[in-house]
Amino acid sequence: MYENEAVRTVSGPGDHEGRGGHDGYRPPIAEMHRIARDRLSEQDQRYTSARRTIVETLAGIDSPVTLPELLERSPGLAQSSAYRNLALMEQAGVVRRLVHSADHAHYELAEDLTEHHHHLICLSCGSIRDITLAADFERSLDSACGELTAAEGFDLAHHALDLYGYCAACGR
Amino acid sequence: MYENEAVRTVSGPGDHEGRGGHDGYRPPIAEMHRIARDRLSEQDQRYTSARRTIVETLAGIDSPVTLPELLERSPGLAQSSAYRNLALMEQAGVVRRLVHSADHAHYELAEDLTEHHHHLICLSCGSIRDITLAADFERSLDSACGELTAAEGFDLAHHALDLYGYCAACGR
DNA sequence: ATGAGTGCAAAGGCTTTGCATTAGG
DNA sequence: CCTAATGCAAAGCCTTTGCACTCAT
Repeated sequence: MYENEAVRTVSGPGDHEGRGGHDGYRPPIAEMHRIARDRLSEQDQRYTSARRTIVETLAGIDSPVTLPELLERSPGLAQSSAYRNLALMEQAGVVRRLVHSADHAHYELAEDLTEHHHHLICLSCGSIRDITLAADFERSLDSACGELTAAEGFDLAHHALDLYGYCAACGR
Repeated sequence: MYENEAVRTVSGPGDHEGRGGHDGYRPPIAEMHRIARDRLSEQDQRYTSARRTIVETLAGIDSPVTLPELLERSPGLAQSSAYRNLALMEQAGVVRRLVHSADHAHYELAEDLTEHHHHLICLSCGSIRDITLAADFERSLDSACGELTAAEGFDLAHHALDLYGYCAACGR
């Protein structure tokens, strides 16, 4: 259907944008497309061009984006298709939707297409940036959460650590 | 700013409701009202009966509530007044609003009227419950966040740790 | 050909706002 | 009395949905 496997092996550990944020590795884009296609096909969904466009756009940015931002960067993508496909891909485990305020939600690729991370959320402009914890601290966080929830009869799926404050651009 | 140090001993470990959740202490309700009034008056806002009702209701529950739930438990409170006063009290630092899904937001008393805590969020029914981390772990979490954000030029205000999974009622 | 996917426009649903009325100082 | 607060209803805004068209299989 589309054979870009061979093509973009280029984008290694370095960032697409260089705007900082991720310290870790992202799989090459071709790998992301492959995973996305697989997850969708598990749910008997096709990997259409609109869906590929969305994955492409999300992969090209290292921060979660709002729908208007997504549309801006995805020429030819209709709003309703974006919403529909984002919902569908969220259910398929390709996309994650973040809701932190009453206005626009933010969308990013699912963690296992990128890497487990947390978020810096600016109280002034609402922008969100990814951040990664030291692996050992992440481990102890994880086990602390596990113990705590087990004791409460809560079946823990995952955690999210959000850091609120003022981004460099907003000063303080 | 306000000297509740001495008071705090009153409402022992026992809860107002007994519905579990909080392990820590909550100031007595009168103290909460006093703090709420002070914070509002700092912003030249009155502590009206609608506002007192809201604080009263939030103090009587140990989990964040949605607006419909708040209205149910607050006889005579109009929807628009609730929204208006919640927004106003949020700005005054009396109330915190939690947005975790596209439907209803959740509201709770600000942390310094209760206690620093985190949230168990059910992926099935959307309910939210409070949970408290061990003090020493909380401290190391705090310092880890501080170091990380400082390095990023981010001015950290506070953190939120959300644990997603399935609550006891929803089984799994 | 046949069903999924798309795009436009309209509808939904939570939240906010306008405006007349009421309460508080 | 005069300003702030309230309540009802209408408007806003993000998101979802209906429906006809297109595209891929």
